[in-house]
Amino acid sequence: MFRIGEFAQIAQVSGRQLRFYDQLGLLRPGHIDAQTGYRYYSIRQLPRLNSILALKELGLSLEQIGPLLKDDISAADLRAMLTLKRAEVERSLRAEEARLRHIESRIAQIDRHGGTQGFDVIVKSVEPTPLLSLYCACADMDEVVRMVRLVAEDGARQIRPALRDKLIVVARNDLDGEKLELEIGYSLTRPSNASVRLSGDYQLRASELPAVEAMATLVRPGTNLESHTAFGAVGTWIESNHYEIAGPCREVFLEPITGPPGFEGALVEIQFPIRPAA
Amino acid sequence: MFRIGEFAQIAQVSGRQLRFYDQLGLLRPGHIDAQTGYRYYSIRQLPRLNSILALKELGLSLEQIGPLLKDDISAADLRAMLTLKRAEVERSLRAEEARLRHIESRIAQIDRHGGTQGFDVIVKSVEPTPLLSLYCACADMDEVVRMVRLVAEDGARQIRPALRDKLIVVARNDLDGEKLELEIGYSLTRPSNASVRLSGDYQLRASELPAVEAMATLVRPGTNLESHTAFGAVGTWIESNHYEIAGPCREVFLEPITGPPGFEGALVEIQFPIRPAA
DNA sequence: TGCGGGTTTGACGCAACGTCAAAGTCAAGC
DNA sequence: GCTTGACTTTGACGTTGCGTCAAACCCGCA
Repeated sequence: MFRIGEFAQIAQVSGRQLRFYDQLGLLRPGHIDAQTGYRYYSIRQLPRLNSILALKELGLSLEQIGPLLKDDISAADLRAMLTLKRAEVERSLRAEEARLRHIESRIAQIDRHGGTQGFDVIVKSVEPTPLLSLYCACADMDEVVRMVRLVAEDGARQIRPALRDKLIVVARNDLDGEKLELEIGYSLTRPSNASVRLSGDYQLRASELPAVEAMATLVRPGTNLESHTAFGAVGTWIESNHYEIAGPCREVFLEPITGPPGFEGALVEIQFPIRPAA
Repeated sequence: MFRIGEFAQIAQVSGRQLRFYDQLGLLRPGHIDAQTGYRYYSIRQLPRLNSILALKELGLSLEQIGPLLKDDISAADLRAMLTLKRAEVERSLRAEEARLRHIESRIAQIDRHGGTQGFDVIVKSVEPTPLLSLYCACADMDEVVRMVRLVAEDGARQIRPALRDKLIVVARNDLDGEKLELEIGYSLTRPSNASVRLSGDYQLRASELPAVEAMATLVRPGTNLESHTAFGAVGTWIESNHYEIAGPCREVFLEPITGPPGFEGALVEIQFPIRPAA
């Protein structure tokens, strides 16, 4: 029989660990001195301790290990546990790989761009959203700006504040098309069939933006100058993290557009639906 | 300004999380009502929150993220942090891969062998050990058993109990040689130059077993019958976990050999020095 | 009979929140 | 104006597997 320190040294664990396992009932000392409370371990208990350590190395929790130590029918149980664990480890393995890619792309971005631009891409999901919108094909950016402003202002006037939510622009074409095909409108706080007539014979119609499970999103200040850079940032992020674009891009105006044209204060969230690249 | 719940919903985090970040000083609400203590967040704070979340996804701790959020010179700092993190993630990635292999080999072992044999291989390190030993080449297992018993009994008689530690057998040849070249002796609790004369003109000489950083070890009951199985278990474990054997194998008798020949009560630890396979 | 090193119980700490509980607040409907 | 239900506040405890410390006790050796 060894005292706790000797046994700990033999098994290369800490005394605290042995006391903890005793407390959990995983490994009771072979004998405890009734007078002093000293724990005494027999070398015969080493295999059991080794079983615990081996299972722990496989990633099982102490709570899971307990039942497996019984001599009973634990073979099938153990197999089941391990199969579960395998799936879990595979998942976390992939997560770690993704993290590594994220880190590397971030480092590369710093090296390329000199410093961090404050472009923080994060992945989120979005719910289906009722929408009052206008479809239009614009020839150039000036026209886009005019149309957005028209929808923004007339919509703000004509849709009740309680119903109206945020201004959203959806890019309906691939980004490299000749014309810019856009859907411009307001998201609503609840479904509605109202339609809104704007000045200049345009009209907002009700529809619904579908839910998206994974969106790469980026919040940028709304000055048009940085628009390109921001889009580029999301693009390279998506690429270097092994995703691909899975649907039309959205721009969500997080604040109502209030200032004069060219106003710098706007805050826009760019959203790209993504999925893991094939 | 949004109340905590709305802001949480927008950013897809929990209210608890926002409160926690407030408490840490990572993200203070834009305004706190002095009367009620209600936190109010501006949409302008979303980019900062996104920065936090993005860095958190890279695996940084909240404590590490704090200083990086200052607008100062954090570009180089961030790069340094990320480089550190990358190394760490690479390490943990390899660890996870190893764990996955361990699990799979364990499952395979169960499937092959019907059930768990209680063979739990664990990796440990050993210190350099002073040794009083005898080198001998044996023709067959019978001779091995005789020699081991001779050393065990004469050693037990002639080496002071305070100095004598455990009986150890080191396999000096590759396991497939014709003769079995062994070193048989007692480990000592402290270095000594004593030499011990045994019956039959044999003699134990002082030497030292070198330290080994990584040993694959397995404790088995000392019956010779299971010896083969145990060795096989360690072998396949080493192989399927992408290690290779890096030195002579040792057998450590954890208990003094007391019983008659063939005594079943002994407890032996098999030790194989290992290194990651090239 | 010291004394130095081991041992006991008990408690707190960690990381990043989740999950209550009790009490106070807000906004909407009547 | 009042009620009600949804929301928010602070505070506390739980999670996992021990590390670390403190105060008191114990062992074996000289």
